[in-house]
Amino acid sequence: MTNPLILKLEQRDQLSVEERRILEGTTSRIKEFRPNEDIVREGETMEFSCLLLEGWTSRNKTLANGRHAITALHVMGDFVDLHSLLLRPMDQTVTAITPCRMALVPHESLREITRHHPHLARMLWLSTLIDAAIHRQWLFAMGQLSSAGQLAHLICELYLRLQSVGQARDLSFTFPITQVLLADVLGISPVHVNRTVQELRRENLITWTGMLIRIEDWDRLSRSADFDPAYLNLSKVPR
Amino acid sequence: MTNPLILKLEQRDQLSVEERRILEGTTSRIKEFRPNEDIVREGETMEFSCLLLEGWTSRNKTLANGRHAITALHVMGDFVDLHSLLLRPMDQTVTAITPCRMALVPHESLREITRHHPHLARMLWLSTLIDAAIHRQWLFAMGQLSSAGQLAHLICELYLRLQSVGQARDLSFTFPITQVLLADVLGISPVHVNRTVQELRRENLITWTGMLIRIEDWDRLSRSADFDPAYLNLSKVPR
DNA sequence: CGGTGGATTGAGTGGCGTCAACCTGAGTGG
DNA sequence: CCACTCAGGTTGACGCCACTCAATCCACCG
Repeated sequence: MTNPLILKLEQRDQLSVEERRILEGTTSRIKEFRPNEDIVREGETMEFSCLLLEGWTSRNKTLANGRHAITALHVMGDFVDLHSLLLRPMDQTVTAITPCRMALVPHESLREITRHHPHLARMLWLSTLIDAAIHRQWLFAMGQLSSAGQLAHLICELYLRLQSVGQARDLSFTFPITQVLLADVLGISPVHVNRTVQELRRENLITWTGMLIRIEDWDRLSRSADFDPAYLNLSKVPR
Repeated sequence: MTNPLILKLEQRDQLSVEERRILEGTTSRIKEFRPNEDIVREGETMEFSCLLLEGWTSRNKTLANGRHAITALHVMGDFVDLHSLLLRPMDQTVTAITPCRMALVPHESLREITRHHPHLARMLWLSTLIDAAIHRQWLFAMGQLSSAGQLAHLICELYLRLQSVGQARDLSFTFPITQVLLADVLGISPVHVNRTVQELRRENLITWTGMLIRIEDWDRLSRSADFDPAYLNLSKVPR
């Protein structure tokens, strides 16, 4: 089974045999995490970065008053704290949502890549730039869309991200997130999440039973969220 | 007068003489923009990136229904679309708020830097990572803070960012943003922006007359916003 | 001196928050 | 095999924050 980071990057640009070999080589140290376990904590200074091989994680921040914010969701193939290579200390906590398998990649290996493999280094940079583009899109959605639009936007995005690493097809995917967590993602109350989900169901845009989400009408769903996948940079061009 | 990008990067790590020379060399082509003029538009593919030498810009996105979102504010020293080196096409539009002076840096020069100057390349990467950290912080603020907290957070952040490039001191700075634009930043209505500003004034946290904002009580202001400057990475460490 | 952009204020409304109860299915232990 | 627990989802009642619509005020400027 091929490394999901390679899968993810090769969606965006061709990797050479050597580049693939280097990436494989850096992902030898593996660690497992249980649901709800912190992978890295705000304030820590890291000596390695964590590549998510399997499972879902959230990037989150807890307030003094106990409220939580989730500022990112990560899936297979995401380098959940690649930025800790240059940013110190960690600005936010990363927590396992499901059981997770992570590769711990030493910063020294990454620094080696920036020294000797400029194209591969640009691809790693790219991966953090896509994260940033997703953040911007969430900011747009949070500020300007209705809660239903915001949820629709999230569902469209996650479907494409999962599809690009072979984790979704036929307009449906496994979504292991409770409505309480979703509230922290969308910045609304858990009760209102429930009503928002029902709104999308009532409009026959999605079905969501157990952990399975199925998009019933991609066109109307994406239109309702002003969703344009361009920001995900899912095309293979020289970078 | 020294290049504000050098100023900004040297807050975070030492640059060598050669690195400074290279940066100076890439910023020779200058272009001016008038207020409200688009600098780069969503959907365009760039051959150069724009370094903001003077003025303020917004990164923004307009919806089908005419609503606007502002996902970032940029000031002197910010590379407003450095990510266009690797992301194609531009995901959002960048617009001048005040008169702006920009250096247009060819992507080929930047790619050269990634090939032959790994440390400088990491510093450019760092600058996009700080942008991303700011996005995450805005997401947190937008989702979990009251509108007053959110505004307080923005004011704290901008003060430190401006101070780090010599554009603010003594807890006050020039803020050339109308309440209507601020509404697009905060994701609330212009009327509510006004009431939120008055709330901060009533609490004697800030004064804001004309384009001048003065922070009257940094401690209470930052506490009211759960503001922790760590995410701005304003300390000089090897990167 | 009227026009214009921006700030301010008031009135009425609705989306979303809180609180609280209730339902369901899965897991556990007697 | 059933009572119990618990997490997660669902629903209703009620209130407030923030929205919209509108009018007014002010400073600046051609």
